[in-house]
Amino acid sequence: MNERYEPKSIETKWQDRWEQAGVYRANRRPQAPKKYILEMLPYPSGKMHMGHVRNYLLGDVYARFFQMQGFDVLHPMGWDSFGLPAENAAIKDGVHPAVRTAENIASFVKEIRSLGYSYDWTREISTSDPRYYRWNQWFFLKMLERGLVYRRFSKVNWCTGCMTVIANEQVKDGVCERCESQVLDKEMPEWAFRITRYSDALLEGLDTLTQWPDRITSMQRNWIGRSEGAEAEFALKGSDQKIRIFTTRIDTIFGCTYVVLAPDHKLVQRITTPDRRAEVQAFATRMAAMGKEDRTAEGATKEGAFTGAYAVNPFTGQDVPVWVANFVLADYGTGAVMSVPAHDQRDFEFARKYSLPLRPVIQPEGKDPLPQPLEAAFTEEGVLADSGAFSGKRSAEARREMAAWLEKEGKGKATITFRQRDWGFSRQRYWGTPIPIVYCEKCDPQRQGIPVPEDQLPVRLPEIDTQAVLTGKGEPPLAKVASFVNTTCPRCGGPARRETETMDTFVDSCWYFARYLSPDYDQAPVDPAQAKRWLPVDVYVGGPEHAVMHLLYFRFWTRVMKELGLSPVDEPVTRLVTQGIVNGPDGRKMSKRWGNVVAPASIVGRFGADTARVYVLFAGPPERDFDWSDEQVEGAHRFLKRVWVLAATHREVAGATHAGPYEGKALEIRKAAHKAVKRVTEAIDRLSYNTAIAGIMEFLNSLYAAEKLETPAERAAMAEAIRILSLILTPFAPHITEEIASEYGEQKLLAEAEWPTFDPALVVDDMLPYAVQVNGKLRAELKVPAASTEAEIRALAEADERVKAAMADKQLRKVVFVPKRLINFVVG
RNA sequence: GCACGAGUGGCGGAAUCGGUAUACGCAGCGGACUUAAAAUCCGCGGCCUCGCAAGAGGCGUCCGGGUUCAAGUCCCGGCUCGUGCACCA
Repeated sequence: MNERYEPKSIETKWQDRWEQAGVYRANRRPQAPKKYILEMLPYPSGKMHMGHVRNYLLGDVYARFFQMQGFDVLHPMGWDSFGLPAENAAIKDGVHPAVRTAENIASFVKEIRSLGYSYDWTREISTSDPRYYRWNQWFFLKMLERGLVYRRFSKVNWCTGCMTVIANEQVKDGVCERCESQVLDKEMPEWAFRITRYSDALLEGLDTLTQWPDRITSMQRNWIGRSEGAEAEFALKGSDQKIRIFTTRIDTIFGCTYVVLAPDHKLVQRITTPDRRAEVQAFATRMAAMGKEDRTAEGATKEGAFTGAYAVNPFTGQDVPVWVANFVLADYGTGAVMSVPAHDQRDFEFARKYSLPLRPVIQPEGKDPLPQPLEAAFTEEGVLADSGAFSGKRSAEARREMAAWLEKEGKGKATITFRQRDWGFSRQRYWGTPIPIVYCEKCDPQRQGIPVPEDQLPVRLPEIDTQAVLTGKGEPPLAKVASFVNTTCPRCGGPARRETETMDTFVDSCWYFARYLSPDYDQAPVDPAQAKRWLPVDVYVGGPEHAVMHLLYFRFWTRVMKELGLSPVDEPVTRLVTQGIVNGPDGRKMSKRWGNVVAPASIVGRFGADTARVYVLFAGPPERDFDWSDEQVEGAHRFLKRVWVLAATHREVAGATHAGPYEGKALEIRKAAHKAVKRVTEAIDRLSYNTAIAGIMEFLNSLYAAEKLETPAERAAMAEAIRILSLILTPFAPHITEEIASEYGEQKLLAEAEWPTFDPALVVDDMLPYAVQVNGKLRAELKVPAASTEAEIRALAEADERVKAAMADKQLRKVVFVPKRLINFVVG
């Protein structure tokens, strides 16, 4: 056996052997229980970065661990290959996105393989493959039938960088989540998924996701934004129109002194009186020009205009003026609010600015009444005052009764409002799934869209003259491709035009986890029998940045799949692991801009894949960010060298056996090995890979301490220890351990070997350390035989000089004895 | 503002159920090997005070309280950092 550890000469060899033997294919143990381990599929940019490496490692260790524990493991990989970067690159250099994507996948695969991940490559999928995206179109048609897809003409988020509409979830602080360009409001038709039909279900489902990080479930809860309240109608004076308002504080309605509409509310034009028209018009135009972000930013001054109209409070019958104001949003609730300046801070500020009246109707319970005049709104709950028949009731009770009253009078009702909006998924780009719709002027003059029949799927992306079509300007690229656009109407057979928009690529990632189960199945997106076998995903690993995008969308989709008989479960993933970021050595995000990028290939080239793996996993717990450290990489490499040298040094013990008994040094070696098995198994189980590796390091250190082996028992113990070391290190550093095992005469691949079990008798010590405390302070340490009784330990402890000194001239009040841990004398 | 997460040596981190705080690694220091260096191996290692030393005592997990024989861990209040949502009625 070579004295030196040379990863280069061994790693590719074992990668090839694993692949040839097909050891990572699923369905190899159909009788065994299953584990489905998945990492978020990557967008195939040309180069892999450390974030990818870490992401896939977190899943890989688990997959390998379960594989060795005898589970039937599914661990697939594929490509989220539609999307803007390839299209933008094409606009720049004229290379067709399909060509670019194929190149990128090829180089990404090479890198991914060099790290020795345990993927079942027979299930590889690519979302830009027509065999994949035809099922996006199939889902579209099924969802259209169910009313889950619809076409709407509305205000959309237009990203000025991506030149396309994007979803609410993709807008962050008024800019595009992907390219950070400004996002503008634009009125245009679009296709949308009625995800809001599932808002309640998605919210309730969060309670069942006990193995998801709180951070993610809480973000989703926030995003869905369920809010219980009531709607109430204010009749417009001198008109049969009504203003419907939404409020969570109907108990304050007797304090309503005016009503406010969003500047773009439909009623504004109709109700504004002629004398107010010019001002209201100017205000609305100015607000429309400002853009949503500036107009609604907190801290923006509240401003508005009086419409000249008056509305009637359904409870008091009083007239109140109707205003428009910047802080009311057209697309939340009903786009109209009742203003209660005494009990809402925004209304308070607005009323002060425009000298509108205040009317306090809630008094704090059991405290002094509110001061007159108010200096700020009193927004807490309390007891109703000056509220007709409801006076004297508490807020919560009043809300119930007032909502019931509204319903009885036909003037409103209790309702629930969600912050979440439907998911607009039309994109004005080329490199995505074509929407399977045609427009026929004869059959469909309203341009509602006629679905392409299922048997005509897929609607393929056409071949194009890349430079002529992908210009990054104007209308959707597909509109320029006459051979694509011009088609026949599926209803009348006459001339028709195809929809030229494509689907958001988040559609692709909504159900890919199901496609892996039967990637070639052609009757449906997934073979229901396979879905039953493999779903849900047991462990899903990815970045937390998808909390309210992908991770919300695919939960929605899974519910739809269940209704379509394709999924046995409501929730796609049992356990979610969100990995932290790998920053550069300077603590900043790795970026070309800072010149702090560490390329995975350079680490694999210098130290080997096993070092890269051990370093990344040892650097910290999975969820936490860490800064890259070259010194720590060398530490990881040093550890593997020590493993290698130990194995090489003791090569002659290979195959050594001993019938027993084991004692002295031989027994110590065996105990260290079995304790390591216990510790590492438990650590991997709870995903604490860094402490698992620490456990292996300690075990290795103890084997170094054993030095020269003299007896047959010692040699046999070392042979066992080195085999155990190889097995428990395999999920982390699979190449070096295969090489060591083969040098030691192992016939099978370790990748298929059984995970070791420990002998319970070997993990207990005969001597136990005890802490001796006096009043909770450590005064002495004892090593006592494990079988010692409390009385024996107490006697030993009391005999200790330091303990005696600490207890001198004090009264013993109590003795606390914790088996295997400590004895505490309480004195006073 | 609301929600969630985090704060432990010089650094990354460990402490699984309230039971000896700082495992393991990095950097550092000392020793062995070497003509020398690197590499490797062995050892030391929170802070303060006293002591030549062995050792002894005190303090110590962001801060302030509390519960407990015992708190990094539980409770209350606060600070700082990070993330998400945000004039959401």
